[in-house]
Amino acid sequence: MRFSNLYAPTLREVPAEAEVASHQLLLRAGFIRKAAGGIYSYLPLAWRVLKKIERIVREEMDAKGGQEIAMPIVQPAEIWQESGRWSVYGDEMFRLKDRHDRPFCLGPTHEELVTTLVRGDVRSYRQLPLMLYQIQNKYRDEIRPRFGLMRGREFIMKDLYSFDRDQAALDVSYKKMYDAYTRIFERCGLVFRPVEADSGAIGGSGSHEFMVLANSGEAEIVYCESCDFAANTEKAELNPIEAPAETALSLEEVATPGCSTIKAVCDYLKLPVEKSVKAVAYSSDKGLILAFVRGDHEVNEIKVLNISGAVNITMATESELLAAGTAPGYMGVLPGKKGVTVIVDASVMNMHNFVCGADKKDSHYINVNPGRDFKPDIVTDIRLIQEGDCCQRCGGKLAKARGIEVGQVFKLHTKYSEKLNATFLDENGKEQLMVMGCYGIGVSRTMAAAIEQNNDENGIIWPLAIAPYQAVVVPVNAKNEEQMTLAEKIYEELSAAGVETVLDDRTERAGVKFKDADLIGYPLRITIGPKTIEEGKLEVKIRKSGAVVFVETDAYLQTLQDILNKL
RNA sequence: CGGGGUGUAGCUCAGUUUGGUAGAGCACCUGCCUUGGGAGCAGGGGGUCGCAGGUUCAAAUCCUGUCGCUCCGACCA
Repeated sequence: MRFSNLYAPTLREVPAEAEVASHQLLLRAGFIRKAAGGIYSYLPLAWRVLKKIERIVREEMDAKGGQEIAMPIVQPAEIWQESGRWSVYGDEMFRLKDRHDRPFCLGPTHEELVTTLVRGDVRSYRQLPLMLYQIQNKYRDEIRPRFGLMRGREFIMKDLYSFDRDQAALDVSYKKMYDAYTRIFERCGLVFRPVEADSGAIGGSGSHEFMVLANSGEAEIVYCESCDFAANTEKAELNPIEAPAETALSLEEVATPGCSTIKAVCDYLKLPVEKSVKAVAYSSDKGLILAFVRGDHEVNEIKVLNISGAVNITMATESELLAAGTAPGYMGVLPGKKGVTVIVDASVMNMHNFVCGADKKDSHYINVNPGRDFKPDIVTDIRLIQEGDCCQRCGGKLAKARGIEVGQVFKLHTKYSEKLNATFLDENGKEQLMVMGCYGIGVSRTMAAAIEQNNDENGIIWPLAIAPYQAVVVPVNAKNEEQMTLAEKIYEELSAAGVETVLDDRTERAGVKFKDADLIGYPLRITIGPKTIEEGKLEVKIRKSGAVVFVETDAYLQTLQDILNKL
């Protein structure tokens, strides 16, 4: 491709709307343009990158027995009503109606569609296992689209669905996909980590997220420095903290005027924060929920949501708390409240003689002891993991990192096959529910994540496997016939040898072309100027390391191939 | 949804306080010159100042409404 023909409008200045590196660079380097909030056009360079990622994905999916299909983006409401998600999905679903006023949506995901597809055609255990996938645009009307391609409302996703005869077979399919995902992100040249994850709104149990490590990532993960444990902080399970035995003192109510925060109470009573218990109140479709953790701990809302069995939880309002017989800022764990589910973190049950609210303003209890003074409805792990916590698997030190979620694998079990009645007959002629899994990769997000992880002040540094082109040939002066002739020759030969190359034939000054080459991020830049011609050498600059090597013009092809192979 | 910011040329922005003929830099077109890290000179094209009302002799500027974009928040009482 000749740059003079390439539709890659680069920008000198950073567009005001872009905040993160990938968004800024995709705009500046002429990869994408915005059509509306969270909705973008992909220009030729971006499209080439996406096609390369897709190709890697296809190869790995096919290698595991996946079969590519294409399901419609426009989906009828009925199947969503059948699964019960038409109402649950909420405002995030793009909804539309046809001319007869029949409701449809733009697919945010395809569990319903694929399940209804398969239930019509698969009747026998002989037809299982089955793995179907597609790569297409998905639509989610995000509350707040941001960071360019990182959180868009329209994005490219690979979604595969597995259908198995039983749990053991699902485990096999799940493992295949887990391995395929690992290979895919490795091949894309990304530094990533699979982590244990919450299965969220899609439902089911058993899930891993594939996180590309980058400081700009929206997700927080913890990983063990000693073993291979890693988890999303939303998910990370924790062992209860033990506390040394103490003699139980007698329960006492004390006045704590104006002490509506844990810090205020502990300062006022001159107690360490570890001797206090605080509450977070949620209102839900299952009523009011009070979640108690040690004063210096934090509540993991996701865990509370999962344990409560509620569909949705939000922070409770002051009036709800007053109506239930407690007081904001002074909520306590002792009985006496109406219509409230009390969930207590397991670590709290090991504490002795602690302080907590007395369910009325300006008052706390001291010397509270579990068992003697209260009995919670639920005791379990609801803490949010924090730095300094120990690995629950090996006891090692945990560290935190930020990541971009580029893929997630789920075991759905029979959640959808049950709702949508997808069954088959086993060897005994007995009807069984299909056991499902689903596996997604954000293809467009993977492109953005690759940039987040690979850039410098000059631009993008593409990993070779997903670079839009592998090399650019830059004649310093395109009006110099000798330089142009050699540049054309190198360009032709490289292209013939299968090296995807751009010839920057613009009559721009060298500086402009160098800046654009860095910005666009070709792994290799081959410069042809008066000095190199005189010496009979090519100047090859490696984008990633910045290293410059001179290669004899006579036999340069093999050397370039070697350099590329080592990248 | 709540709170901030912002909307003027393709991009980055000034001009708005104090109403009086639409601006700069970059980009683009023509010519000259230049060619190893975003050169220089000369000439030129391009904007119903987000949109709709209103006030005024006169509105980018003041008032009302509306739409878009963007950031923070929607979590620990």
